[in-house]
Amino acid sequence: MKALSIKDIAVKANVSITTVSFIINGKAKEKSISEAVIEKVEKIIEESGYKPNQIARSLRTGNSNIIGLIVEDISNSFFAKIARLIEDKAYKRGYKIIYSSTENNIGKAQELINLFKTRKVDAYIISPIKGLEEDVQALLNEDKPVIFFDRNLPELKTNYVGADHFNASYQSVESFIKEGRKNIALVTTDIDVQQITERFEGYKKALVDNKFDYKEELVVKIHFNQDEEATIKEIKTLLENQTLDAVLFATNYLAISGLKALKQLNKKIGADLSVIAYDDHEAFELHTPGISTVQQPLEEIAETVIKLILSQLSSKSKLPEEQIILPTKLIIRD
Amino acid sequence: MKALSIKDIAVKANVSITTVSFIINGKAKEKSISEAVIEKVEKIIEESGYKPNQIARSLRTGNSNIIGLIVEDISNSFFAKIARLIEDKAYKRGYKIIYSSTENNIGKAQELINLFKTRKVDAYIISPIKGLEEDVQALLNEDKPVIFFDRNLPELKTNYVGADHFNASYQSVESFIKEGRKNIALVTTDIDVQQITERFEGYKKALVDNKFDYKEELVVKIHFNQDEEATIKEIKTLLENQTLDAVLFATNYLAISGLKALKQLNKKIGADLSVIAYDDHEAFELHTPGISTVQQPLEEIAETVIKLILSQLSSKSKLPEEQIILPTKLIIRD
DNA sequence: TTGATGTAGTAAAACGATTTACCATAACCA
DNA sequence: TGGTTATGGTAAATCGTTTTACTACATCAA
Repeated sequence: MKALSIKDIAVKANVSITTVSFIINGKAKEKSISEAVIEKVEKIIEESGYKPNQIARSLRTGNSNIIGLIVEDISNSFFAKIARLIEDKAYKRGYKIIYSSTENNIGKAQELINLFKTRKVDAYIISPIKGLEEDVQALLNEDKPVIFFDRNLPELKTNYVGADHFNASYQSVESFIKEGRKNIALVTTDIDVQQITERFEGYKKALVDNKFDYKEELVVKIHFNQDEEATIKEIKTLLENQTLDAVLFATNYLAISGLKALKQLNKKIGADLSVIAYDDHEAFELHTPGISTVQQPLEEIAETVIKLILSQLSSKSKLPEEQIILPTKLIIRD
Repeated sequence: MKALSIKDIAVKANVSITTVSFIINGKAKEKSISEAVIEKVEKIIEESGYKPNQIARSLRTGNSNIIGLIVEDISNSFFAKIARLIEDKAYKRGYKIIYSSTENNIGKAQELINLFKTRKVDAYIISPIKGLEEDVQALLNEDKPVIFFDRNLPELKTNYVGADHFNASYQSVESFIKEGRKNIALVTTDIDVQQITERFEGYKKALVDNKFDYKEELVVKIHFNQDEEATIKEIKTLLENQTLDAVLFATNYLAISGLKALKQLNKKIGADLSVIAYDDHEAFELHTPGISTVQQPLEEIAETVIKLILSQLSSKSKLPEEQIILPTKLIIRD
């Protein structure tokens, strides 16, 4: 039971392959195919359940109607949700998404780009990591649409959509200060990506602007790929040794580890300790007390990414690079 | 800057396309190409960074080295984690995964299968829904490897890997009974899939075996696609009107809604109320008190799925259908 | 009558690989 | 000597589309 080909349809309809192709691609009118033939062919296609072979189509046209999405870790709820939203929106416009996780590993990221390249994806949506500059530049040189989200590689001239990470942590710190907190800690990671540094800068700037000292011992940088045990341990050390009364977590998984650490120490959030997490997570809403979070506008990010990609795909001419920074929202819970 | 083709390499090396192809595919020895030529060609390939066009390759060979993964919702942590594991394992064996969500919508699921078909994926991993029988049968008729996971469509002769849902809820109920609970409720969904019915049957059987009455008013079936608000409301009604002292939730997202309902009602889990959730979630571990859960063996499921798929892909001959049921683990927290 | 224009459609090249069938030449044996 | 086998390689068909360039006929205006 081999699949039907366009040739089978042509034979059945007693017309040429060309004619069938024109009809399939909606060019029948413009190529002046008669109404009678169009109907006949369409009927045969309908009845036989013929579907064009996309591989052959891709080979000939050079594009695949597939958009490649490269994220850090698809099982992280932030990326999973964005991926789902992007998938939905792309799907409605006739594009498929194929996605993959880099695990913050440059080698894997490079391999993925190569893989997507050999699959001729039409465009790339990437949450990039340092070290990927050359590979991305190569894509740009081939005039492939590339769009970064969540993180940016500022030295590259490309589109970027992300949240205002700087202001997000700036506001978080100010919110702590308004509450009367004096010793505000930051738990962040050591991956060297723009979004993380911006969160760090916002933290520092807010402290300084409010005449607080920036104290190095209140900042913990967790090594990215270490296992959760170790992370919890480090956070416990921070929590035990300091007189701190507020903690800002720079990612949702760090906040989750932090909450576990608090639980193990039997420390409660409340009168003498405030917490804000970055990126929402079901666990934060359910926690008692509720955990305040910085929420990124997932829906808008996804929508903007897709819009930019599609406008680039449709207009052959190169569009100006846009850096779109969307505001975050601080959700205070208790 | 167009990408290089095999022809470019052939010209550069001053040999035929055939020769280059043999070398790329490791058939040089067997086709008696001299060592000198092999080295020369390999060097040129290396230096030029040539990568074969997978689309052309797929068109010719009829397979794509891509496995299609169809799940209910990729942003659900259960599926996201499984997807990530499967992706990893497949990747190591030279296969790519492309995945997509059905949203429990038959139309969308059918479209996805069609889409994957026209993309010539080599195999399908599906968490199926009722109504997909015909489409899957069509795949089987074309001798495409298909493997179900999490859920099954028992009338189809295909491979299935899943957890022992019946025993999982049976044990959960027994655990409640041992605790001394008398009125055990079940919150489940109205989607008609085997895994959900099994969980329901296990619940009933455990009650009956322990000489409890099965009471219909203690079971709530939540409509699948309704928004969370409505779900929470229904669960609140259950919690308020009944004398119940234990609740088993049949999925993780129902449990999360349930916890939110409890929070809104200001009811605490403890002396007069026990809860068990299906499928783990970070929120359950962090919750105070910790929420007991039924854990599915994600790693084993992923590994088994990939193993079955690969053995089917490598042996041309049809393998016997296997139904692999893996045990779950009840994690008691407090 | 002629040249232009429109209508209806087709043949064949091209996309970039794999694979089958084949061609030389040399070597070897009986 | 002639037949077989091994060595080293290539030409061309093929996969299923899209697209360009063409044919053949009819109609119409000048």
